[in-house]
Amino acid sequence: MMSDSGQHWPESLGIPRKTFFDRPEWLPEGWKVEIKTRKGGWTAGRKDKYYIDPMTGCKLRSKDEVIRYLTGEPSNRISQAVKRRINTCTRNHSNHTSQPVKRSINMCTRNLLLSMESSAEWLPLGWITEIKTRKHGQLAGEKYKVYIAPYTGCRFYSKNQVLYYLETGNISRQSRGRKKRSINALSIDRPPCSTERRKLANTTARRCIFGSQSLNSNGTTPEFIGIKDAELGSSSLRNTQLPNNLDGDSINYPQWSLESEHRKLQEKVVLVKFEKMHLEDCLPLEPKEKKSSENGVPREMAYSRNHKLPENGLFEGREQLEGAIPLSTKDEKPLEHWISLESEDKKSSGNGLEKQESGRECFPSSSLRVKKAAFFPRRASKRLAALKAKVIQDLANQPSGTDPSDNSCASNIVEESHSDKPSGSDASNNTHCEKPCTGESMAGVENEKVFHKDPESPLVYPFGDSWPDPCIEFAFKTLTGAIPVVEENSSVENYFQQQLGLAQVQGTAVVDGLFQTQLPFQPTSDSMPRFLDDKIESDGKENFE
DNA sequence: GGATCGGCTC
DNA sequence: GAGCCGATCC
Repeated sequence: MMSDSGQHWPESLGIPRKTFFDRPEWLPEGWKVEIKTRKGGWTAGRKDKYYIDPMTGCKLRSKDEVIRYLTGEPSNRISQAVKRRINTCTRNHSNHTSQPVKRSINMCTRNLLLSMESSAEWLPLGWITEIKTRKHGQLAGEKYKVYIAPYTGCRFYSKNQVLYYLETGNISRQSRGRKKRSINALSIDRPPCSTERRKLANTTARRCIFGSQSLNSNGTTPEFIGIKDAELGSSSLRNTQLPNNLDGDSINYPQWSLESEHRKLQEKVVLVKFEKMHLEDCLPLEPKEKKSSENGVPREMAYSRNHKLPENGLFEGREQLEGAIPLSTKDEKPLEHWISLESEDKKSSGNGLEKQESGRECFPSSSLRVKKAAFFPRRASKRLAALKAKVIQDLANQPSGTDPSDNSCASNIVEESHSDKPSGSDASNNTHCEKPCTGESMAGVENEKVFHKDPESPLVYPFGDSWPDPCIEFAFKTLTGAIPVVEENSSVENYFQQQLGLAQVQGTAVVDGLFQTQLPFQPTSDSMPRFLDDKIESDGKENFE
């Protein structure tokens, strides 16, 4: 095909216009392609293609030569003749080219190389490459490539940065300085703020929920850069070049990003819910709550009470409400599994609580949270574990047979009967700190899911009857096995509806929409745990008294 | 140094 | 057949 632009080609070069053809895509603008037909010899009729630099008239015979010419790349492969030709052209090139033109040519060359490299075959599956165009500065117009890590959105601006990251798992100094804030890299620079922690939790949760990912043995999240096809379905994660975006930049999206659109929508619904749930996560304690600590109520209790939005277990339930994750009845991991994981956590981080600057004990630091949040049941049980540790400690410090009215023992822990060992009618008001509460005995409850308080009941719940939210109570007791996981939900639903009604009367914050869908656990009315019945009765009495 | 052709590789 | 490159001629 003849080039229309050929009419601007200088005839003074002595090359007939008709021999010029449209330049290929990879050829910098302004370059011409000449095709000559051989006239004689054994190869008469064959066509030779030449690439001509309009600046110098330099004629190069192949694409490789053009690139070498433009980049100045030395190569041992090329012959002396080619080197000589390129050098000659380069000299001419330099002699005839002003600095702005050279810059333009370099930019052109860079863009050429970028476009040639757009496939980025070296890039792991799932990564996104984005070719951006500088809009400002001396290099305006120059294209550059951004490599975006899957899940985290970490942005890298060179192949070396990506390779460094892939090899070491760390973000190079250069990347740190230039990358956009990405939720997974937060802990590198500084502890994440609360908002970022929420995002982090959301994201890691998403990964856990939708990616069926689990923790590595060392407690860290699986490396996202090594996404395998098998982990994300059968679709092949090839970087796919899509049409330019609004900015005129091109983006390589992995194919699965399109295929999982529906899943993303589903995620979004869940995330909105989860975001809402964590609005108060790790908020500073209110003064009155701090005061409660001074009054003998363990600080973490005050902290937990301060959490109006339930977290433990409830999120899992909400997730299930959304149908986003499998019911925990189908969960392959029993509660003991998570608790055992918690035990490992405590080994590495003391009692699981960390002093923050404010002095209040909160949950794991950012780096720890990053790891913990990656796995949902762990995150949910983290607080339980922390509570457990603290409560055990407090209880262990108490002598046997402490007066039930003694706040330092368990005033904040209102007795809750074990499901299979119902307590008396006054159970909700009495507290005991007998043998099960001693440090010696508590030290031996490694596998127990709940806290002892009642000599006859192995169960003591951190909130007693003063659960800040029925959801927490339900989740806690479900996780601890107090509520059997069964099929029907009517009883539990009724219970929650009653609780909800009570909470509204009492002005307790309630997460809306909680009962809009099916409950995660569905006990039959027959198997309704006794504590629920008792709870309904006692709470009903309390409420209407 | 540029033009042309031969021959190899894909 | 196209692309590339070495060799040779002018």
